[in-house]
Amino acid sequence: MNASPRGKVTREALIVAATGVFARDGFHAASLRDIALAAGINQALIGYHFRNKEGLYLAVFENMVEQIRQRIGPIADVIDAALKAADSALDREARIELYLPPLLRLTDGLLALMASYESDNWGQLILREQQAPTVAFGVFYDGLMQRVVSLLSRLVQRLREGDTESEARLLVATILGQVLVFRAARAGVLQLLQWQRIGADELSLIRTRIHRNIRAMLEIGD
Amino acid sequence: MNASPRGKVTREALIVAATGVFARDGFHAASLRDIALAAGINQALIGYHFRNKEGLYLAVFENMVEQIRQRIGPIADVIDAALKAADSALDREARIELYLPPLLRLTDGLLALMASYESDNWGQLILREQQAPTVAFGVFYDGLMQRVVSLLSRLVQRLREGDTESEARLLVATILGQVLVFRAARAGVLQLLQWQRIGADELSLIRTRIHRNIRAMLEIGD
DNA sequence: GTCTATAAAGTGATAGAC
DNA sequence: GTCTATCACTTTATAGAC
Repeated sequence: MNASPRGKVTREALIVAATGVFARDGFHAASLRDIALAAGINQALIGYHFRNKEGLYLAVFENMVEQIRQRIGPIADVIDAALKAADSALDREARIELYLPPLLRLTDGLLALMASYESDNWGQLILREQQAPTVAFGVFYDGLMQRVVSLLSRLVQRLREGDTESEARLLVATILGQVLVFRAARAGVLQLLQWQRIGADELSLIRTRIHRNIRAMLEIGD
Repeated sequence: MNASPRGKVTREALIVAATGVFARDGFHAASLRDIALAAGINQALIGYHFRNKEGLYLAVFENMVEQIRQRIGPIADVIDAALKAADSALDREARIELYLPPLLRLTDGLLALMASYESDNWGQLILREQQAPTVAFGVFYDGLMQRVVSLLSRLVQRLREGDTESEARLLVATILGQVLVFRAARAGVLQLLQWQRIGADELSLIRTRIHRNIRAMLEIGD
């Protein structure tokens, strides 16, 4: 790490630029020349600060995970609290009232994250890693996704008492799929729905649809 | 059809090898040397048969679309027939009996396609194009996906009379998401469910879950 | 910490012999 | 149709001056 502010500025500029270029081109096609140029930083400094291309790539993921954590952290903390205040004596209606809203809030957060134009880069980076995991996938999954799916699974289990943990987790996978599709198959979805982009209006339609789907999948009436 | 079978063999060997290498490395990172080596074909012949790297890439997509069409074609034809035998006078129960089985058959087919280890390469190629569409995306969407989503949308509309076409299409998107997640987020799903692979047993569990979800989303009881 | 300059290896494409 | 050989260019990484 570099304590001096000069090096820190350089590091951060490189990470920001690299996030965009790696997302756009993928690890291999991305060029360190491009990244250095986009950052306005001399190319040789990449070697100095990150050792090599892979070191820079990992730094991009660590930075991304940290930023996403800051976004969904508050929601996750609320859910943790709700889960800790657990009470198996609750009747079905009370459980729904307690656990469903935070579950929907979490999926809303993920959806907003996936659909937002702002986080385009992150989505691209993560999806590439899902397809062909490198060491960077561990940075993402262990540092972030593990907690999200754990929270979702526990919420689903509370909402569906009969389910085993693996049943609940399978249901979580399909719930996540409904959110994921708007990022992973974005080009196809836009074509299918005849949308130009996923803006606020479109996001609202999607959110409503997903809420209904989740309620239906959890066998909860309106 | 080719008078000289020699060139045809070369073409096909190159397409098979290129499918694997493009899927593994992506368009940019894939090397024509690698492809030629994997095919056991001289590198210069790529230029002769496909003009350049992009020509080979497009040939890979055309070949892929053709093969997938052959797989889902029969199911699609059955659905077309069912839709043509349309009758608005049918009551709800009869519509469910007529339209739900083919819908589930189609999603089952897509799921099997997405989960199969065999079609690993296709999934990778398509997902990459979804994220950063090139002209190859059109080959895939227009040649294949358009028909699938059209069939699904029409089935959903018949099963949910009140829906507008865009409502039905949005529902189709979320249905496809539940299938897609097992390919697009495969690494994460395996981790989440503590599976080593998606084999026949796992596929069966997924299929059951998705059937239940779809029935719930369509507001159809068991 | 930052720069210039360059080494070493890889890339896609193609000319020309057979 | 297929091959060898090679060109023109780009890539990452790094040595060495400041």
